[in-house]
Amino acid sequence: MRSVTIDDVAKAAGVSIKTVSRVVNREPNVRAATKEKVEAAIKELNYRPNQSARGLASRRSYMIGLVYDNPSPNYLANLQAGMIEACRDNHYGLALNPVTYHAEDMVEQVMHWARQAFVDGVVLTPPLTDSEALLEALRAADIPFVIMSSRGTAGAPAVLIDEEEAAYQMTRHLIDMGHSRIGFIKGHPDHYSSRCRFMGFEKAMKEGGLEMPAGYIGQGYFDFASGREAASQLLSQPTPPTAVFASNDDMAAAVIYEAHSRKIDVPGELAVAGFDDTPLSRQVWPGLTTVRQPIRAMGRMAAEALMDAMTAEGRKKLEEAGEMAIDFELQLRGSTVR
Amino acid sequence: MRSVTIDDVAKAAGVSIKTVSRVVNREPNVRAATKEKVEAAIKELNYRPNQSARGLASRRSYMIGLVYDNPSPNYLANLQAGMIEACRDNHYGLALNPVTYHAEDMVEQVMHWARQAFVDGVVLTPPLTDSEALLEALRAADIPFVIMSSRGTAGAPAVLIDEEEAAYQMTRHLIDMGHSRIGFIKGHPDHYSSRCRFMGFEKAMKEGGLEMPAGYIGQGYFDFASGREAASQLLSQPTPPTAVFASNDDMAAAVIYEAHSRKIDVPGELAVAGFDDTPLSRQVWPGLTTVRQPIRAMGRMAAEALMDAMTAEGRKKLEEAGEMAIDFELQLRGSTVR
DNA sequence: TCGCTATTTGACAGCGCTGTCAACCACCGT
DNA sequence: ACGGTGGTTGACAGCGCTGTCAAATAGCGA
Repeated sequence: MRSVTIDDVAKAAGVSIKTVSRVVNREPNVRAATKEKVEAAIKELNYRPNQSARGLASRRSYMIGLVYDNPSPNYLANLQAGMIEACRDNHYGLALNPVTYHAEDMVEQVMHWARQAFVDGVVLTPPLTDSEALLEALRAADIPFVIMSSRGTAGAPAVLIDEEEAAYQMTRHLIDMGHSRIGFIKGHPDHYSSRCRFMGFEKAMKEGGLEMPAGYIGQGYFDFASGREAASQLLSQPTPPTAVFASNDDMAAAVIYEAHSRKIDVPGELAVAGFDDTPLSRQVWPGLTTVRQPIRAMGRMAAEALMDAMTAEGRKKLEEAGEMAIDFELQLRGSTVR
Repeated sequence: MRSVTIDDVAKAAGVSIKTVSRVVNREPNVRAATKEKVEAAIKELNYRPNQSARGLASRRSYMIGLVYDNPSPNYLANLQAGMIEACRDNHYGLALNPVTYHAEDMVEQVMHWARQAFVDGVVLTPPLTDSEALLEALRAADIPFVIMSSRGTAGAPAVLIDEEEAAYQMTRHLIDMGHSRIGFIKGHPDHYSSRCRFMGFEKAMKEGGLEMPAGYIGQGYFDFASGREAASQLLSQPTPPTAVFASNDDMAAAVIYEAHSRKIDVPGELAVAGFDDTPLSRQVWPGLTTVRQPIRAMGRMAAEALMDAMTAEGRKKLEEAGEMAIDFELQLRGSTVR
């Protein structure tokens, strides 16, 4: 019942434990044939290195951390899934740290956790990505990090999609569908994303020579309830918009909800567009036109970037890395297209 | 720049490292005076035990694990949140292990992960809770576990709500609303929950002397797509039901979706009920009548039960513990009540 | 063929901590 | 005063792995 150790693998492969260690850690200077032998033995025995032992010997924890503040369950689940995929490939573990962005001692909390969990790197989600104090503390503690955000903070490697461009394209889509009275529901002001998405909207509207009356611009907070309020405001205008672009799917679903309850036909009388392509966008009727963000792939990329940064050159590369952009995709569904 | 070790503390306190270890781990049989000296030194030097070293030497990780197979993001997020709350209180970490229930080597995978991550205990979510092989392997490996499930497996401590009773009450609610042609959409057959929910439905229907024609019973898999198919089947009956009780919210939302697309008024012509009280149930129109499960509290309870089991008596208590039931609550919304 | 360098491999000493076990001590009853 | 008893302390051997450095081997030109 004893678990498989590096010695077992070494014996099985007919090499020294050090060579096994090299293969596991992807160190250079291992002959291809040797590497294959070792990998076969690892697979055969289903060997998994003991993290505690690795951590002790190498003074690393082989853990990366994910710090977040109350994201949508869907975002969290996908991000985690992507990160775990990457972690598995690299024999790393994932440590979670939910925090409160607005807490007085948020930075302290995170740093304390990072020290105790000994994480080798950290992924930050919005809006934590916008806390300059936190980024500074991580830099000071020499803990590599990647932010999941459009924030163009210098020196902060970021995995992102071009949110402004996506919002621009979505707005273009609405304009192309013949709409000229287009409303917009902004996202949470703590999130830089909200600004990006609004800027993309603005750009397309200006380019199309369309007006953006104040009554057509609602303030939301990325949740359903605030979306309903904003939608209610927009739809109560003397001349209501014929299309509403909400900064995320929850709020867009809220627009549809409001429309239903007012017997307004979607998309006949009101087209609705969202952002994120959450499952919800497929579960409301009609299906929601939205922007697909490959969150899972982004999580994977962020985790990989961190783990690559464990070597000296990798570390340098991460520091120099700017934005790592992934493609988004417009998903056109029944809420804008009959 | 070297960090403070147990040796430093021992030297400062004028005792052996073993005594420091005793104090840190709250072991008995340390004289009060000695303990104070050591504690003073710990504070003075700001000593924090190295988790890797502790883990390696003690073959414990101060981590509990969560094993799951593709649950709904909402379930996962809430369960995690509850478990993390409990972990924080006890200076434990949470390790995640997504697996594939149907994978040939699922049990092996979990066991290797458990050994590698050294988790001190494991929480299992459905349908993994129903794998007798997995439970047996965990018992054999002497790893304490708690299942999140109605499964009445002897010897498996479970955190749960009385799902059969909940389904019974929900069906009663539909009957009380005057419905007699009530359809049901079953959940994924891999999940024991599905059976419980159906049994509750059946009980209420029999008690009310109502018929359950085969055409009114659809098979779903807990996801939206399968819910649509089942809904489509039910609504295509020559005499369709006037109410549908779906085994979870995603499928209930699918029923509403189908109703909308067929211009069937909800709840006027068709009442719909779900199960779980996910955010989705509040985000479709009309709001979904459903059963609220306090997942977060359940996660917290499961994690606490595991960490309590780290002591000898606690372990015994866990082994003897049967079901730990938490109250559910019917949430009546617009999909059944005008 | 030999000698040289570059690549590949292995022996071994810890990393910081806990478990084991033996030594030590104080205090009891006789 | 003595041995017995149980609480208290410390010496030491690993836990499974990586870093260091030396040894072995391969590759190549002359």
